[in-house]
Amino acid sequence: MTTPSRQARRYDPERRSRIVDVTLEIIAEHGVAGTTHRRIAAAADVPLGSLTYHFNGLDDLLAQAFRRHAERMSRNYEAAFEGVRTHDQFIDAVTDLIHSDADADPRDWAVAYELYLAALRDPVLREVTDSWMHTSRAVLERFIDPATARGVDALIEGLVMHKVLATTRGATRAETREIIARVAGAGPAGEMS
Amino acid sequence: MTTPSRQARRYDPERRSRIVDVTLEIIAEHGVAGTTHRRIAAAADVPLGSLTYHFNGLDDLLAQAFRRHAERMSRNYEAAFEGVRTHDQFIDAVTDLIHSDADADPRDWAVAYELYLAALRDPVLREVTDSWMHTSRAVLERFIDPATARGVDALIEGLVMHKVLATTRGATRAETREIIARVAGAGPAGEMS
Amino acid sequence: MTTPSRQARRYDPERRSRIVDVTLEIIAEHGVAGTTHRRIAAAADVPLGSLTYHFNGLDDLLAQAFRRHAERMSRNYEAAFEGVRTHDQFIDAVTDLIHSDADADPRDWAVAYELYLAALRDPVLREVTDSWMHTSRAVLERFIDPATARGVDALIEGLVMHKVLATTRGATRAETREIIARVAGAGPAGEMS
Amino acid sequence: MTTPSRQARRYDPERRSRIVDVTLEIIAEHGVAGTTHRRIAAAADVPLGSLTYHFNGLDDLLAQAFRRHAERMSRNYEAAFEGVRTHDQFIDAVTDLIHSDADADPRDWAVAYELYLAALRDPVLREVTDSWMHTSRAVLERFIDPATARGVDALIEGLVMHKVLATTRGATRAETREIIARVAGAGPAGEMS
DNA sequence: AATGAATGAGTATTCATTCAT
DNA sequence: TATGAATGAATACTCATTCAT
Repeated sequence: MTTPSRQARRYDPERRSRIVDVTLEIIAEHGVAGTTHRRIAAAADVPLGSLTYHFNGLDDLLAQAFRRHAERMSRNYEAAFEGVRTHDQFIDAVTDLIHSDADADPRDWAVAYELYLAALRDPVLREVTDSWMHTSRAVLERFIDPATARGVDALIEGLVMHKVLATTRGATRAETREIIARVAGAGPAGEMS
Repeated sequence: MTTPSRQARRYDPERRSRIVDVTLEIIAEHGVAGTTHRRIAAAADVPLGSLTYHFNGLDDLLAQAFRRHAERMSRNYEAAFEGVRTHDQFIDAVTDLIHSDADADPRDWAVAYELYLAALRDPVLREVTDSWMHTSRAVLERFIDPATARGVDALIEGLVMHKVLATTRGATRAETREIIARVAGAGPAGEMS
Repeated sequence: MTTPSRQARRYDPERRSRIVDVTLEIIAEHGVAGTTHRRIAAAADVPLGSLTYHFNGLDDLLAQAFRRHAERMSRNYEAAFEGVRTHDQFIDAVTDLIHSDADADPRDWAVAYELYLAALRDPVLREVTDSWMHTSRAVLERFIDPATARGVDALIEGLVMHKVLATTRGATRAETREIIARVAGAGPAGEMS
Repeated sequence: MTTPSRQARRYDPERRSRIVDVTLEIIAEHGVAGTTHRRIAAAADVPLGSLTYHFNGLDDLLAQAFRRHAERMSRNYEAAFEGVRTHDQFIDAVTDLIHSDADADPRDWAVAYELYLAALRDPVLREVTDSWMHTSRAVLERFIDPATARGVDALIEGLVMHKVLATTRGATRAETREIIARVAGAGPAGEMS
């Protein structure tokens, strides 16, 4: 006696959250500029009015989506360095970060660049990027000194950006590792905390 | 005693070129997403119809603007390394590139990031970024080996991006120089060609 | 004591349908080429955005309008032959169809010709004309054989077109009847089903 | 020493006439609604300003094109009945007119329908259609009485229109001939002038 | 609480025509 | 005489947001 695809949604406690996720997908596919209420509503299979009901306009929705994205990126970053003990392992972890071929990866980085650019003009998003940069820096500083961390962080950023943009074959894993190793330096003699 | 803003316009041979320049300014200020015919026309003090008369739509205009921007960036890049003879001078030149405080600089880099992002979704712009990356790489390879050049290029990209985005004080010139020096290596013993 | 033209509009369940009707009026008056969103919106006393909200662009709206028109024409056609029993009555019915002086009539035919022309270049509209022609043919075939029906159909088309276009006095009713009678033939001896 | 494709056109006495012909081609291909200065200029390989130099705006150009078209149609009509002596030959000639499969034919009729429709709203074009109808009527009246001529004329119009529009197989030549013969009647007993 | 119809400001683009050269 | 750069009004269409239901 139920009409599933119409009635069932009436109680949909995850809707808000799902909309945020769908928004990230739309940003990845169409960019911020191509992210519209209509597209999100269609992709989330949600009525148009639902978006302005749950969110304070598109900017709010974008901000929440970017915030969630930054949190995920941070968790990934943390995870990438989990279990790292030696300086060599650290170099490997950084190299993996760049050469990971997880499928979702280029999409994720594309969203990150969308965020960077949007943050240039929106102070609210600036908080998100600040927080994200703080996190990544903090993670790196568990292994290297702050100044070096800044360099490694920038290097990661630049290498990934070139990788995402590259039409031609990029650097090999070994080449990437060598460059990272140079910036990261010889590392402390013994074990790392 | 001329009538500048109305009559004189009828003969305006530089208009096409001026429109391209104005477009770059608009991109810098409002981003690609905020770059509209109307805004460009207003900023260039030109009627709306003039834009589609001279250009094949907004995409064409954007592409031409980005192309011009990339050419300018390339010339700047070249100029930055003019007269560089020693490895130390090379490191200094790279450091200058990042720490230059020319006023137009942050705007120029913002435009570059807009270009990168737009290129992710537009093959035409991809040619522009490809060509720009090829140039910068070639310049660096006059001083360091290709693999290292790739690293230095990425490092520049990442450092500048962080500098443009940073809300807090960034690295000092000395810190930046140190990082670059590590990636660039010790350099050849003697003079460079 | 209601505020008709501003507040009451917010609830307007017939709007979609009214827009289609208004579109037909605009086509009749200005032709397809002169049928613009603005004119339709003004005539229907509806905001511009309402048109693209309810219809998938102007083409969609035109197609729906033409479809409705064809359905009406079909019903008229059917009605014109209702109660026809003898071959003579049939001839009379056809003659009436052409010489009817209902006020809306020339407008209706003008719309039909607009449809024909538009169908020459648009396959979607082609379906509408196909269906309309099928209907009119089927009605005629209730009284005459298929080949003759084709002739009578064409004759009606041509006579009406000339009538609509004529600046000078056209044929008299009697003349028209005579011509139709010739094409339709003597007809069966007895009553018709 | 000549620069053919640029300089040679400087003296181009046929240009005016060529523009009119090209306009007819554009009408055939894109309809009156799609006939623009720009398209005509491009197709005629003529500068844009040349059109408003030679013609009093687009309406004037369209009118001249339609006038030329009507004249050609008239000449064709005349030619189709040249040498017709007997009533049977007359019927054949009419049938040929409809079933001719000259390649340019559907285009020509499409232009004719464009003209009809445009004439509904433009008195200037009305003169052109009037004159054309007068001519065709006059030609037919050389063989049949005026009332019959009106019928045959309308029948031709209707049959051709259906043929041009038809997506399905139309009538065979024999069927068409039979219908025409009925309208045209038995014809006079002896030879025709 | 939730929706979808409604709106008006804004978008890119086309185009007949004008006019300085 | 002939042109092509220039213009501004008009076009279709998109979209964030509002609001009656």
